[in-house]
Amino acid sequence: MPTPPNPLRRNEASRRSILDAALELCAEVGYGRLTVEAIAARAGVSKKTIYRWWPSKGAVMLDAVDERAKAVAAHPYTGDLATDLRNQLAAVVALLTPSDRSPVAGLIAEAMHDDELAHDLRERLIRPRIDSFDERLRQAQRDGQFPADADLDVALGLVYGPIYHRLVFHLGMPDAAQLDTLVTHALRAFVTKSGTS
Amino acid sequence: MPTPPNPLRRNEASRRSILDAALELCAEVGYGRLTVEAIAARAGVSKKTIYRWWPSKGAVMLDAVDERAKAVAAHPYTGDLATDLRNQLAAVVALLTPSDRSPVAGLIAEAMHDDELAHDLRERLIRPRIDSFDERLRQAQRDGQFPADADLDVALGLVYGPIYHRLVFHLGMPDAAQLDTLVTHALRAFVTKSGTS
Amino acid sequence: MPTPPNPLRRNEASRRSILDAALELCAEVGYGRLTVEAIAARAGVSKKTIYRWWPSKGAVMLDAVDERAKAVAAHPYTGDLATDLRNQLAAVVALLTPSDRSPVAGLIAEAMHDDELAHDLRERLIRPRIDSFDERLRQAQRDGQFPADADLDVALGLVYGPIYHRLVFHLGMPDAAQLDTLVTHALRAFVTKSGTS
Amino acid sequence: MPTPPNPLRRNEASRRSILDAALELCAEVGYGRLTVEAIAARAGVSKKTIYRWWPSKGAVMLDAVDERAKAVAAHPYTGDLATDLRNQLAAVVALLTPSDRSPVAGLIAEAMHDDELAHDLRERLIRPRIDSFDERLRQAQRDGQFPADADLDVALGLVYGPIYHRLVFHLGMPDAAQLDTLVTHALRAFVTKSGTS
DNA sequence: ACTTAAACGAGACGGTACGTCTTGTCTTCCG
DNA sequence: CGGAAGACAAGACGTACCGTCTCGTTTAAGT
Repeated sequence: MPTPPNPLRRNEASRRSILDAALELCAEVGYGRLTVEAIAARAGVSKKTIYRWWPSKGAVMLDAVDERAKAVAAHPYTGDLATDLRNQLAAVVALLTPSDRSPVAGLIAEAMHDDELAHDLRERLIRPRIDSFDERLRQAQRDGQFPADADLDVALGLVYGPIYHRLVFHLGMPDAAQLDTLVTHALRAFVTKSGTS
Repeated sequence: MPTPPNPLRRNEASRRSILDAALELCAEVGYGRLTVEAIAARAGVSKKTIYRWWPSKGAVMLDAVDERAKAVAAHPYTGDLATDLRNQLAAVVALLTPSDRSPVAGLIAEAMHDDELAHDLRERLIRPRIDSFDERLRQAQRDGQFPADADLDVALGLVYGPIYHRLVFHLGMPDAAQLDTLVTHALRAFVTKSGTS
Repeated sequence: MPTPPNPLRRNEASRRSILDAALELCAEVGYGRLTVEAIAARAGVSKKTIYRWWPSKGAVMLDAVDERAKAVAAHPYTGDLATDLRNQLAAVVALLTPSDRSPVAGLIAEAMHDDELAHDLRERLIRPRIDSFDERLRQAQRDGQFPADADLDVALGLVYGPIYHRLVFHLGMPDAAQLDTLVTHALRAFVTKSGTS
Repeated sequence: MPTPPNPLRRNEASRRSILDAALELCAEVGYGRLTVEAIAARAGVSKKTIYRWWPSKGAVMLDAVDERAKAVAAHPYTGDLATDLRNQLAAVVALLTPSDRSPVAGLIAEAMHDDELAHDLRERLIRPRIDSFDERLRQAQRDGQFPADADLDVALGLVYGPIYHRLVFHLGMPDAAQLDTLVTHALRAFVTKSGTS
């Protein structure tokens, strides 16, 4: 991503301790009070080293979060559309909980006035989840469980939108039952008069 | 809300020029680059005067935006539920456009790591719009156009959620046609097998 | 002194509580940390009332100190020049002790970059003491105990100068024995070869 | 003296421009109206850099004045005690002229309510002059020109005291003739009945 | 006693400077 | 020669006082 200097010479130990320090500090003081100075101090690294490889604290956090998120196992395929979507949604909700202290929530807030960060955040952290979502829905279309002519972007907004709505106004993340209700309603928005297809 | 000191002696001219300066500067440099220092300078006011009446730049902007938002006329009642909801939604979308430079988008981002601001933002700017939404839906329930047992919070999430989803990821605000699609789908989520009621 | 407004309507109670508050606060926090705000608050008086009657905190303190100083009894005439000078000097030393917290030391410091205050300080607080000194020396000249052609300004400098020298460099005020030595030496500076003239 | 951080990494160019700016500004507006803010601006330096190396504007001025004072050549030894003392005294008087605008006079005033500054001022600026004075007097004692049992502190007070007395009350610094009179009288205070020794 | 002009308390106001903080760049020294 | 250590310029932060300026409310002089 940023990495202008020769990535071959990069010191992996520094990179690790920076990402770890960033996550630790974010958990301790929250994304808003996090500073590059503090990350450097905690990581035992000079600020220069951070700025050499990342353009901002947001970029650091994005790398840190991305790495953790990748480590999480893929969602199983159960065959039931609502169940699978709910599982995907639950994973996103977990990323955003607790909404204060969550690095991802902090990144989202920062991305709102940082176009570049917004782009990176979308492409690296969000895109894979959107892709999973789209893929599962397309499978459902092939299986005749979902209207073939449905607009997947609209579906995405209906399923994930309420999560961000709640996040933005500190309304708390939904529990399992609420996720169920949410997915059920969202899918029903695509029901046709004559059945599910 | 904020106003700790004696509000009777407050200088209305100062208050006005502060709110105006805040909105002007936000439009010029964006919420993120806005500073209390600059607001004071532009308004011809001492910083102390700002801090006397507001705890942060967010609180200032909230007052400024709130005042403007109040000045906007109420939405007409057309009798058609989808049309009325779409009009309400369009008004909210207008508040968030353009998403950079929009004071409201800036407030939302800041509220994500400022509990007090989040509370004020919700209660003063968002609550009236939720109330309108709920009221219109209850009217629809009385008219038999909407299921009497529907959960209005879920409905709120389905209608407004997608807007915040788009806002958060810099996806651009929906145009009229997209709003139409959105409201149509959201309402259809509450259709029962045997009709609309 | 300052008093531009009608002195007849002046509120004596306010004046008293301002001067008292000034002395109290000076004793508590020292002249340097003393503020007009604090004096007004302590005295239960508005800042305007202070600025109506005095041009600066220095002027207030000068009034306060002057009033106290006037209340002190005059020095007795013993007939012995050295003894009388030492008594006068001891009174001045008392005014300057302790050198921090002493309002007079604070006034002296402030007077060093405030010409008007320096003038008032000299005329009201210092002049009477110089006059006593001069008067006593002239009496000694008439009595033949001091050379008739001696320059009294030089004598003043020799007697009082060392006090200010010590004050300025935080060297502590002299005790009785040191005062004695001081006066003895200073007077001896005017001894002629052939005796005391 | 002050210098808490690692002095090895200190930027000499910054140090120089700060001290120069301080002296310039003091000459222009006077010590009382001098601000750290203005020094930083004039020196093209951030305020942080000043506060990193000095605790107050007084400490900055002391360094600036000290450096200049060191550059002045030592006083010649003429063999005549009165002449040598008068020369030393004249150098001090020059430091304090003009009494407004003089950085040293400002430092003295500030030192009166700042113990730490008073200490540094005494040790760095005053002490060398006291040492010269004492040394010259001890030489005179060895030469039999000054009583062997005289108290040098008392002598110091008699010679230098009148200078501070005049400084404090805005009486103007003495000219050459007055310095002569002053030293003559001060030395005569140590004359014994039977001669100069 | 009645009026009326002032002095008063309270405290908001425009300013100025404070001393601290963080950012992102630049420099120095050590291994 | 790379990196930690950290100094640096820039500039906003939120606070403290300054001295000025309304506000109503006493309060005491001169009717």
